[in-house]
Amino acid sequence: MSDFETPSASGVQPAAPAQVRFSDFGLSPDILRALTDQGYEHPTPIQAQAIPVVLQGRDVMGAAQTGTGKTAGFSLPIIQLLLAHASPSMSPARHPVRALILTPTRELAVQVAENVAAYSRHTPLRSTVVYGGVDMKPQTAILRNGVEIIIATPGRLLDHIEQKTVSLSQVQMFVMDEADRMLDMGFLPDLQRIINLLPKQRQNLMFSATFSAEIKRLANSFLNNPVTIEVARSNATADKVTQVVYKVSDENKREAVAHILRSRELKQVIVFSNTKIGASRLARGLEQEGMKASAIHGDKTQQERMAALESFKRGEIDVLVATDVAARGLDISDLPCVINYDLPYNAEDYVHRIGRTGRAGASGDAISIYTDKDERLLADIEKLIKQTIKRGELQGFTPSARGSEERSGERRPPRRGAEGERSSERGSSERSGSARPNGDRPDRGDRGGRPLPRRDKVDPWFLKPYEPSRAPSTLAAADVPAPQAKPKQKIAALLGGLPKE
DNA sequence: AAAAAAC
Repeated sequence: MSDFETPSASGVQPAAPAQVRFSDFGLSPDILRALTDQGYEHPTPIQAQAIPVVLQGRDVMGAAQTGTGKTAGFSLPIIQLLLAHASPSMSPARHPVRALILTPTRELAVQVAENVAAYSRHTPLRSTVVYGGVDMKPQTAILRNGVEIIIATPGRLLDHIEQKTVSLSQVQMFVMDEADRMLDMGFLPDLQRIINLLPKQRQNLMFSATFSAEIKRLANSFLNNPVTIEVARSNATADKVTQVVYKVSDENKREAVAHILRSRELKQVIVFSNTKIGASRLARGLEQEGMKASAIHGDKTQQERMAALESFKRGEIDVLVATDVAARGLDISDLPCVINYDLPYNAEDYVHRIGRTGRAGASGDAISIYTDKDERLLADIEKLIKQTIKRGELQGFTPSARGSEERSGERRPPRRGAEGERSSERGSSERSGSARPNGDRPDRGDRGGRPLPRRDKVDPWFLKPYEPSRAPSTLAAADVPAPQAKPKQKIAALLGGLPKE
């Protein structure tokens, strides 16, 4: 089924009984004109469901991936509601922030902002995007003039709040995009601080591609009697995407990818790597092979990230080597192929990655290489998508059944013996920092058979039952974020700041 | 285990 809004020649429209039109929703002529500008006439399924519900003022929990037209699904009715209802009379600002949209990555924020600007271009509403990694001053200048709609990543928004360049006290509509990504460790405290600064009287929309128990609890914690909207289960993408996996030996991974890229004469490809270093190295290696490649990941400057993305979109670069910063949300049209240089650790990320291809009703290829060590990851992925992925033969790269050790003489690992002196012994405690502030790391040489430290799951605020006896925090009332606190105290402060109802 | 996000 076609679930995309672009008038794509390759996507055959199913003979729907009565084709809904954007003009059926009672949207302002100024909005409809913007849609006509873009060539949009018919809403996608999620738009057809979401627009009327949001217009009614209901909270929404939406299950949808990007590429389903989700962004228009919430921005069109938001623009309509902001136009229809005058700004609160008590507001001191001429253009108070009345709608806030949060996204997990900077690039996604930019993309959503571009859409909102396009849909509202014939209206008097102002919007802007705010994210980290770039100079604050230009953002501050725009905020001072006033905007009704802000699209932001959480950290920089809080930064602006601290600088008092923005106030959330007049926000009437709040959107959490890609909420499952937002739930990742580190986003939670920022998220809760922001929510605590919003007026209690507001409309909430939350979108997520996947629905874990945690997501549902988050939804329960701040959505008010939400309408659930569900469109196109995630594995529906598999219909249009041809998937194949190639088994290769560890030391051949880069050559295998280069081989795939050359042999298939692919126009443009995103190659996913699990690590930032791996992405950079692979991009450099492919460049040395004469390909036009760039890497995009979180250790690059924001300028480099934007430059890589833009030159890829413009076609100046053929291969974009990315970490999962690019796995979600990015709408790069007509991408015919995605390659996994590493299988993702989370099976769900596989679905997001291959969702970058097969867009707009077109077909796509998802090619993955994997090694012996990845068998478990592959099994997890196949379990999630409920299908077996075709095993392909990659001429000259597929390791033989008796092992590939014969070919690499000097780099052969030491034989396993009684000493057990394997390199994997060390290093496991080096990176234990983030989740445990200063917890139980075994720093003595003698571990004495003690098991490796378990990374205890930190209890996120929304998993705790609400405690009405707790004294109300001044945080919720004042439009000022909590002062920087030690991690432990921060969680406690957040709990104290939970809304009363 | 890794990645993202504020300075």
